[in-house]
Amino acid sequence: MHVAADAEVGPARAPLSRDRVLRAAVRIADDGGLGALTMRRLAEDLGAEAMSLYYHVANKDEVLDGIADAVGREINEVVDALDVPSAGPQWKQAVRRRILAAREVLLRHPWVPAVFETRAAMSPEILRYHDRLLGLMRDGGFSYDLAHHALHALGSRALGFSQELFTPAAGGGGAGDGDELADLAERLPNLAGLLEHISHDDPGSTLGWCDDQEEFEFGLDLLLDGLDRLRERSSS
Amino acid sequence: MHVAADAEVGPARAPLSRDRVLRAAVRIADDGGLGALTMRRLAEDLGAEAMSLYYHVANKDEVLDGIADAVGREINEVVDALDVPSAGPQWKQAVRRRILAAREVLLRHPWVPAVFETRAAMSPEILRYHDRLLGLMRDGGFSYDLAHHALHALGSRALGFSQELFTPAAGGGGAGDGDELADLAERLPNLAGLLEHISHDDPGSTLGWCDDQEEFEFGLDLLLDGLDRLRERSSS
DNA sequence: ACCTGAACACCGTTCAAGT
DNA sequence: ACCTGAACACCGTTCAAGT
Repeated sequence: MHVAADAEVGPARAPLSRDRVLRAAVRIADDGGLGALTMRRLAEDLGAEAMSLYYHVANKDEVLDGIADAVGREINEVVDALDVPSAGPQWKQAVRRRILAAREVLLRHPWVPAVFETRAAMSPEILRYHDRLLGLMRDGGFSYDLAHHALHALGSRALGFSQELFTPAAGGGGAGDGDELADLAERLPNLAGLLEHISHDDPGSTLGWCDDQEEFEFGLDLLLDGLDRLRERSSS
Repeated sequence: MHVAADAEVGPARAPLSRDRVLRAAVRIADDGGLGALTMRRLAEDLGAEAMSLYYHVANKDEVLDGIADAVGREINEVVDALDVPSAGPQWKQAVRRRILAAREVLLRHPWVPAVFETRAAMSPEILRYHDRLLGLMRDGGFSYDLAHHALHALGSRALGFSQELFTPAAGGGGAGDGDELADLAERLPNLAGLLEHISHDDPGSTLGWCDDQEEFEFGLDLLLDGLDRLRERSSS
């Protein structure tokens, strides 16, 4: 069928390198999720044996650190090109735009939150990202204390994501009808009321149930507005 | 040395059950973290073979679902005993107390956030927790729309945790002195300034760097205060 | 310097077999 | 009904050996 020539002619294969390994790792995670990222699969994609990887990276942990940093670099490239005025009251728009731009990068790499949650603190690129964010707040007149609190309050939202912990659609059980729905309304009266209200209000939204982007921005603005109020109060 | 009698006399061993399996799983995670929780280790702790577990649970995924639900039950037992007035403006204190009580349970099970982030939405107990939280907001006069937004805005904070994504102490490199510190101050001027300010202000805090409980409450109150303002505005 | 084969110590899980 | 032994298909990783 196909001519399997690649393995036998030409310059055999581009030599491995730490950079090529990490680039392949990002691609695998993008395509198949974090579960697809194994040392053996990684080597296969590079046309090498799993053991060859260990010449370029110490272990899998270093691969995960590496791809976290790689996405951090991608984020910084995007947000550093933004150049929004940040003096005084403009800090809020500057921070908002920066965070939403970072979020757009994350949406291309849905596996990133899981990796960031365990090792983002170690990444030089993520540290750089937070440093610049802190700079915008300082431009806006934040004291170090308030800026420090602000970073903690934002948490992962500063990087553009929030765990979608609450997805009620999954809780109903799916298949259950009739009796089961009545039982649910009794056990979870408030959630049932919410569900009824939402599906009545906007039947089309039942599928996704919640507009994630809208909810993300609601929570972000709630925090930014609250921080802005504290900033004004402290600088008066 | 020791008399190894347990295996040979008495009622041999308590029979396995789904409940005993889950209880042992929680204990293992509490003691050794989520990484220590393997089917083989779980069986060993119960004095059985790994394969015996599959008679009581379908697979490891069900074990993880089960321990998430078990902690959810533990949380509900604590918060249901609270009984704080929640009518009108009192909703905020009621929600606040409830969330901080949930947090106390989580502090006893540090592995829980990692499990919740992947499967809390499926847990009947966690659903029940959110239903009651939603009920408090309804008592306070929240519309379903605002309450819905509020749950998303709180995210995992509703359950008492926030990812500690930003731990600058890890980023410095630890060992580096002199030149490396100067280099860091140049690359991360704002974080360096923050670090200097904090360690000057309160030298004792350098060890833990941030008071997690204090930061958690700051972020929580920022959200609750903002939500309360929206509630007042909408109900006027 | 760069890559590999064979091997080790782990996983979760299946399945036929025991009591 | 409840439990188990042997075995399978995976992991990450080491180490001596190849070019």
